[in-house]
Amino acid sequence: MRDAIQSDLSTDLLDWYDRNARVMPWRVGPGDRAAGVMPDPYRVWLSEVMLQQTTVAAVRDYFTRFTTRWSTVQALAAAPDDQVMGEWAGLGYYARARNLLKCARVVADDYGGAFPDTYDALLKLPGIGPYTAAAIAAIAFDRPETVLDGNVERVMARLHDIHEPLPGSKPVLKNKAAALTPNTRPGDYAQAVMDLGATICTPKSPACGICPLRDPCQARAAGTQTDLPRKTPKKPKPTRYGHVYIAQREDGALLLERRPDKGLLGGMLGWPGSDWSDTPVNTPPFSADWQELAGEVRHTFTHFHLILRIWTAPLPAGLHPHRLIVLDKHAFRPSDLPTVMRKAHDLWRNR
DNA sequence: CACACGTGGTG
DNA sequence: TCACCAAGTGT
Repeated sequence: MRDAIQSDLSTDLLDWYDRNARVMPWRVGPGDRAAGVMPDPYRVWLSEVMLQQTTVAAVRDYFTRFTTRWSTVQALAAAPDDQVMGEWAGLGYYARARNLLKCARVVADDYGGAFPDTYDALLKLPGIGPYTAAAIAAIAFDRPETVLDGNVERVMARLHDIHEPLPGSKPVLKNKAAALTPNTRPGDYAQAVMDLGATICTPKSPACGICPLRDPCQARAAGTQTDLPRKTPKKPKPTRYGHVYIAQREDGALLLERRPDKGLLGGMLGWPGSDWSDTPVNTPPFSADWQELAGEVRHTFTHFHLILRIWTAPLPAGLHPHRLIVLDKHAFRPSDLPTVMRKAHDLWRNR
C-alpha cells in the first residue's frame, strides 16, 4: 500500500491533468470519466489516427466533419473510397486514410463493429502501430498500456536527462515511460503525459516554472532541457520539378486523375502531370495548344521540395483521355484535392 | 534499420 | 526564408 502522503510522479501528473485537461471533441474529460463515462472507441481510434504526426489544431475540424458524416465505424466502412479520400484531403499522409477504410471494414466485417480491446489485437489492424494500439487500449478501454509518442519521448528524455539520440534511445525511453504508467486511471494518465508534453514540456521553450514534474526533472537540474531529446541529423531535401496540366471544357468540366494507391498522394484526386524529377518530361494528356501560366507552384513534402509549372488548354467536347476523369463542374470540389494540387488549381483559377 | 510518406505553424 | 516540429506506420 502506498503512503497516502507520499505522491509519486504519475499521481502528480494525474492531479495536474485533473486541473488542466484540455477540452477536445473526441475526449471524455477526467470528471466525466470518474463518473463512469467511457469514450466511444470509434472516436478514439479516428482521433488517434488523425493525430499521427499531426497537430490538434489541424485535426479538430476534420474530426468533426468525419464524425458528422459517418457517426459509426459501420457507416464509415460502408462509405465509398473517393468520399473518404476527399474528406481527408488536406490533412496529409494519405496512407492513413486508405488504412482507415481498410481498418473500418475489418472491424465492421470481422468484429461486428466493436473494436478489439487489447493491445495485441489492435496492433494487427491496418494503420494501427505500437503507439496507436497503446493509446486506444489505454484511452478507450482503460488498460495500463504505455503510450510512447513524440511528447512522451521528450518528457522522458528530460525527466531522466537522457542524452542518447533518437531513434536509438527509444527502447530506453519506453522503459522509463512504462515504469511510470499507473494501474489506476491509465487512460487519463496517457492523455496527461501527452498533454504535458504538448503544453508545458514543449520542444523549444518549456515552461519548467509551472511544470508538475519540475522537482524530479533531471534535465532541469542539469540545465539541459532545451537540448533534449537529441535526434540524429536529417538529410537535406532535394528540389524536384514537374508539370501539371489543367484542361477545362466549355461547360466547365475539368480533366483529373485518380492517383494510384501506392506512393505519394496515393489514392487522391489530382491533375494529370509529368514525373517529378530534375528534368521532368513535358507530356500533356492530349494534343492541343497548351499555354504555360505565369508563376509556379512551390510545395514542400516530407523529403523534397517541389516546383511545378502549370499548363492549360481547352478540353474538346467529347474527348475523354484513357484512365483520366472528366469531372462535371458541379461535381468538382477543390477541397477534395491534396494541398499541392489545390495550389495548382488556385494558380490556374486566378490566371 | 532507414526511408517514404503531407501539411501548417513556429522561431 | 527556412529548418524544425506534431498524439507514427508500413515496407
